[in-house]
Amino acid sequence: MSNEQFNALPYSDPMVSRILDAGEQCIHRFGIRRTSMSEVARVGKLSRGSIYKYFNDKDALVQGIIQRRQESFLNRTEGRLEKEPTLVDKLTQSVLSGRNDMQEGIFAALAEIEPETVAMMFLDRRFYERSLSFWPAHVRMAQEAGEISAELDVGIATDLIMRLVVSLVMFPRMEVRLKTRRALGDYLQQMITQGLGAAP
Amino acid sequence: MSNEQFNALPYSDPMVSRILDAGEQCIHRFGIRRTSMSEVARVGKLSRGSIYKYFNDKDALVQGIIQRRQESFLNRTEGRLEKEPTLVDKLTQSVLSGRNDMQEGIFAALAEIEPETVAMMFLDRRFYERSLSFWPAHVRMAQEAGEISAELDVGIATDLIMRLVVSLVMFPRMEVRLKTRRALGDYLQQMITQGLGAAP
DNA sequence: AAATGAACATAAATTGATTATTGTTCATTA
DNA sequence: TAATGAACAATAATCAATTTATGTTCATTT
Repeated sequence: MSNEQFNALPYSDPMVSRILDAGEQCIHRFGIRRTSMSEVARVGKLSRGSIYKYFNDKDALVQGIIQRRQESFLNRTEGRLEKEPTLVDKLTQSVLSGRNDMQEGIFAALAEIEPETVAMMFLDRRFYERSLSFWPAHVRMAQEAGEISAELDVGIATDLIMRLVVSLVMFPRMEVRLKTRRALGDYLQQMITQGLGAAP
Repeated sequence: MSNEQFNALPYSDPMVSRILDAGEQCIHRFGIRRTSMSEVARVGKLSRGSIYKYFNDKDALVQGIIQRRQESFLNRTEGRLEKEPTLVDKLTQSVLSGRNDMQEGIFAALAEIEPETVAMMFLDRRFYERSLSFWPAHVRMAQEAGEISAELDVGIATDLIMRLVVSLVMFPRMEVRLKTRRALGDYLQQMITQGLGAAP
């Protein structure tokens, strides 16, 4: 009842972590539909009542698990991006990381058990809204480094980047194979710096 | 049993058209799950046996209906593109047409009744494979007109175009609103001719 | 204070018997 | 000769009865 909606989940609270851990483990093994709150409580060795103290309903718990996975992904990716010198390198690395995360862990498991659920998730705006704040900082860095146009609106640039990254993660192959880091990097280099326009 | 797989459906055959018409009408009204082959036969005023002569199973019929819709879309769009002078104009028009088709007719109806089915369809490679042959010709025209780089591989250019068009149809709003023809056109102008690179 | 677990009404999933649909065949029809 | 419709076994959808899960409350425990 007395329950704030978490904008960012309080992972510091060990109770929250235990619930999310248990929930993720259950979903990983049985899928969302066949996971009950009682099962989550049993696995997490806590009471069903406690879960409802921290998450308003089952859907909030599921969203929380997905949100934590996404934030974990963004943090891990952010870490890896520090090594990457250019925006294009960052994008390349992000696409590879994204593909990797989709092929293992909870998303891969869900895709096997409940593909429609994963499909719906991919088309859910909230899924992308959580990632949108990730790129503007990198866009500005690239602008300051002279890598991309300094005139271009950051929002517009972020938009293209999100579209490309999402598309390249969702569809590793559209018309051409962009499987290797090299092929992906060359592709992104072209599209980010020149689009389909001529070289200078 | 003796049944060739249609690569392109023989729409000239009036029996095929009648089956597809009836099937589309049923799916439009009741969704895929609640449409039976008997109902299609009743609506099309033909026998159930005939349907199975032309379509191996229910899934083949459904695929046929979707395929015809897509081909109809591509043909209508192809017609409209003749008026458009540049590749960017063509893309803009295609995105608008795509959004329009998704908001009315069978796809909109299905999205209401069976959203997971539509979501699954959007993630199905076959759905895009049917559209991939559409763009190379336009890419070459743009190259000959000097609008985009003549050096660039047609497949690579087609890939970006497909990714952008698909993304812009699926997500009318990612980080920025690209609702009006003007906004969409400016966006595509930038991304196609320069990417995020500086103006020359 | 925070977590617990029992109790509760409501909503959803499960079960098993029943009915409808699918996919196939083939003799009949137009 | 192409379309038909009846017949068929095998699947899959449906329905009502039952079981399980959800979401809430609250007195008790730690």
